[in-house]
Amino acid sequence: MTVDPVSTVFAALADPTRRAILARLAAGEATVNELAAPFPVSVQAISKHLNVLERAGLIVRTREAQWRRCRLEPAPLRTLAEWVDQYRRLWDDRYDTLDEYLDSLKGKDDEPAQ
Amino acid sequence: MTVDPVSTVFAALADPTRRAILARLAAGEATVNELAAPFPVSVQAISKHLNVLERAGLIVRTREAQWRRCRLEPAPLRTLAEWVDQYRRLWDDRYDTLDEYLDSLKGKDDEPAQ
DNA sequence: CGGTTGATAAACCGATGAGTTGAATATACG
DNA sequence: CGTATATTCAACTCATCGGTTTATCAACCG
Repeated sequence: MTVDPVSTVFAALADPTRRAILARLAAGEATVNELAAPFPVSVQAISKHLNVLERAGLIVRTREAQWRRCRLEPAPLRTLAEWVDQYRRLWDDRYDTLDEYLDSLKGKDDEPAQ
Repeated sequence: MTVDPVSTVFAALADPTRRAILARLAAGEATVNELAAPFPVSVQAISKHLNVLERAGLIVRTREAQWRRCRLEPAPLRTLAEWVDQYRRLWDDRYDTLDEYLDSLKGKDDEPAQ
């Protein structure tokens, strides 16, 4: 029942196997078998990971004969970068004026949950 | 058994209540009761969330009489920003040369998991 | 001292997550 | 057609998660 997109993306990235899959896809498209090869788990497990990544919008899959080619979709990562940037002032002295702080928060707030 | 720090931080951020807590702490320190007030769940549940955030290194807690003051610790968020930045070239035309691409990947790779 | 307040611990519950094995589906190939 | 290959579906297991309730610990206050 966790439907909010930000949570879905964070959850998808909370698994090292899935992050490694993304790292692989950053170098170019690949099929399920190709993606599964480096890992010590079954192809089915990788298929499930791909479902998670797809539901998070982080990849798209296209049919091609009996293969499913996977491509990385960077949009959610950009959204994430913006989310993290809300907090940039807290460690980065580039944000040292109130104006910049307020700009950085514009419309990027989290609701009080649920 | 998920011990790698990146996974721990992503998992901690995958919950909207915890992100809202961080958003609140970005505005300044707070006690557990103060943090719990806006939420429709028990103080104990919030206490658990704070444990998760603390284990992820996203907050630190200090004793102060019978209160536990919580403070946001932005270091893991900076790490996260760097992680996401690996992929910036994929959506951001600022990265349009091979040199910049290679720079952006320097030493930030994910291992093939486990 | 006893009571109140702030916070955590412990035990439990239902749901979800990551993995397995085994079967099914779909497409190409001889 | 029949078989091999690529992928997914289904059912199951085990662990973890987010929440609850009840109980405990710690510090202040009258």
